[in-house]
Amino acid sequence: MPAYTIGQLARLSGAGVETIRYYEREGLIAEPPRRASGYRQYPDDTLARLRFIRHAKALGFSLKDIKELLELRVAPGTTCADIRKRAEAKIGEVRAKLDLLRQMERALVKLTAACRGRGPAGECPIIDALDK
Amino acid sequence: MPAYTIGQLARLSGAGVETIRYYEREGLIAEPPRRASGYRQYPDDTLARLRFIRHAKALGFSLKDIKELLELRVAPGTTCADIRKRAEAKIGEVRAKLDLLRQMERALVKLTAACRGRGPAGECPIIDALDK
DNA sequence: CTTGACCCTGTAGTATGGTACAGGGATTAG
DNA sequence: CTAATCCCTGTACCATACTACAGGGTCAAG
Repeated sequence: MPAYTIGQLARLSGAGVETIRYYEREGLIAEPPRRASGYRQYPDDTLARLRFIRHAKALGFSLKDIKELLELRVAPGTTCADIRKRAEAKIGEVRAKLDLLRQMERALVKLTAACRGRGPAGECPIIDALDK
Repeated sequence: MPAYTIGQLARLSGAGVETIRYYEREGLIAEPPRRASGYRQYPDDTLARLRFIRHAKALGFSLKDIKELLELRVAPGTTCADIRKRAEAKIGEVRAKLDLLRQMERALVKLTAACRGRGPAGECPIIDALDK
């Protein structure tokens, strides 16, 4: 099980060193053990967590949202019903985003199809498919 | 064809009055015609545009991204190839987001399933399914 | 014809999510 | 053993996307 310095973790995850320390301050990643010198020593699963944060951010989740997602786990101290309730709420959010993205995809595909047809087609802003 | 004041548009779209003026300054919505008094008079399609902006923001697009999306249209003055290229790039972005969201959905569903099973299951952070 | 809700411009302040030093100690390649 | 490169804390600054006035004009109900 490899352990990383903050710099190695930064290179592997694509985040900056300062960003990783920022996430620690914000409670998104646990405070890692330190060497005698004070250097942080990260267990390798921190890498997966950093990648998860990057992905979730790209999907429009705030760091606060992401913290909530990361805290969703089946732990002995929490009631199962509570976790299920929160997970189901998150699934609802995710599915709403999926719906919107699928509408956007359809609109964009329609746009390229109109373009490929090379007809005049006039204006075709993609909002047509997303005005709800 | 109804026309709205900025306040009506704000109530209907869920955006604030100041936000709408901000979007105008940033070029996300066109400068509307004015009454003699200087009041903005919005055509009703501005409502669809504001809703599109809200949706796109929820999906992790920046205002800059959204401006690019809104400028994608089949217009006589632009080359078809150029529009297709930009639309296809946006489709790529959208599909990448769709993939990530589907992975996240699967992980969350798995989490609730483990929960429903009511077994001990130990820790089950959703990052397990998203470490890529 | 006034009073309260609305709108105008302009500027300044806020929250989020970083990013960049400064000043100083630790590590490692040669 | 020393120079380059890393890491530490702490503070300050930055971009994005709003949000909140201030100071003043407009509109519409009673």
